[in-house]
Amino acid sequence: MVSNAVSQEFARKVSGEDVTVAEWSFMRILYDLEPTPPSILAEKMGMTKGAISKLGERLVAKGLVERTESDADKRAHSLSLTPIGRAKIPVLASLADNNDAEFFGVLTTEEHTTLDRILKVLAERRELKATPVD
Amino acid sequence: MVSNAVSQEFARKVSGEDVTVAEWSFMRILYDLEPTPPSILAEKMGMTKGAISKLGERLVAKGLVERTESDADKRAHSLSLTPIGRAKIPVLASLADNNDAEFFGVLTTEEHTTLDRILKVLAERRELKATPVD
DNA sequence: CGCCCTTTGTTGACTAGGAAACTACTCAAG
DNA sequence: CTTGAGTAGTTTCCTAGTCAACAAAGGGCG
Repeated sequence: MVSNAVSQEFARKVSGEDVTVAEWSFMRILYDLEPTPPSILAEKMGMTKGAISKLGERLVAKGLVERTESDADKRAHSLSLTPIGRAKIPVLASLADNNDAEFFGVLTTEEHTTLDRILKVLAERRELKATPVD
Repeated sequence: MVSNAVSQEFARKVSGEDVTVAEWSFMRILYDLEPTPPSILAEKMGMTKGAISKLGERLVAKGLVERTESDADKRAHSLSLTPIGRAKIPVLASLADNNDAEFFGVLTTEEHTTLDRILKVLAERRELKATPVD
């Protein structure tokens, strides 16, 4: 319930910037790891390569991401943010931060810290890796 | 990440019973609140009435849910579990319990309790109501 | 009563993602 | 070299949602 609510509220907020949560997640990964091939994105986002293929295409169409063919391997390419895409990162990041702040603001500092710690422990012990998409 | 992982793992488990997470959620609500009109289901599940209409139809087709037309209001009807549907509840519930136990088993009892408490506080203070569907 | 506004549920067009078949390419072994 | 196994992405078909238009029924009010 909590996770869905946070995510839905965030989706509502970013839709004002004409971006979906999956698109944000995609761009956020590129921001740290640019340029990167679709296969890595798929792994990091816990999505299939088919989905990434389409998602990437949508972002290229929006002019937020660009595609560079690989010289060494003619099957492959890599993806990076365009200047426009890159410029959107801080805006979207602040929406994400506000969303979290608003959502978890009803907790005391101590509760907030504890929640954070336990979830991190869980993720670590279960070796979770995928960035959420919805 | 944690929420997605729990949910995906549960989806995998219930798919062995030919049931989706949304269907389980639907049936679980009916189990407590039977018979009930689609509108209430939609609200409780945080889904649109359109989605509930289709989801209900699938469950009726599977013979897990049955539909009773209302006498008083000829637009309305209500939904309940069939005996077969009802019989599936304990099976699915134990899958859900096992899933949780397995997932949160890496936590100490104290961590588990604390996590539970904080999430409940969050849900309560934010007045969340929708049962998660994915 | 008759009219209009609201409410219940259904439907159709659309979207996003998964699964698996497919294309094009790479690379190592013979 | 050639060939065959494996790999990178794409595409097609399918499922399960949303959204908005809709039909049918209810209900208040003149």
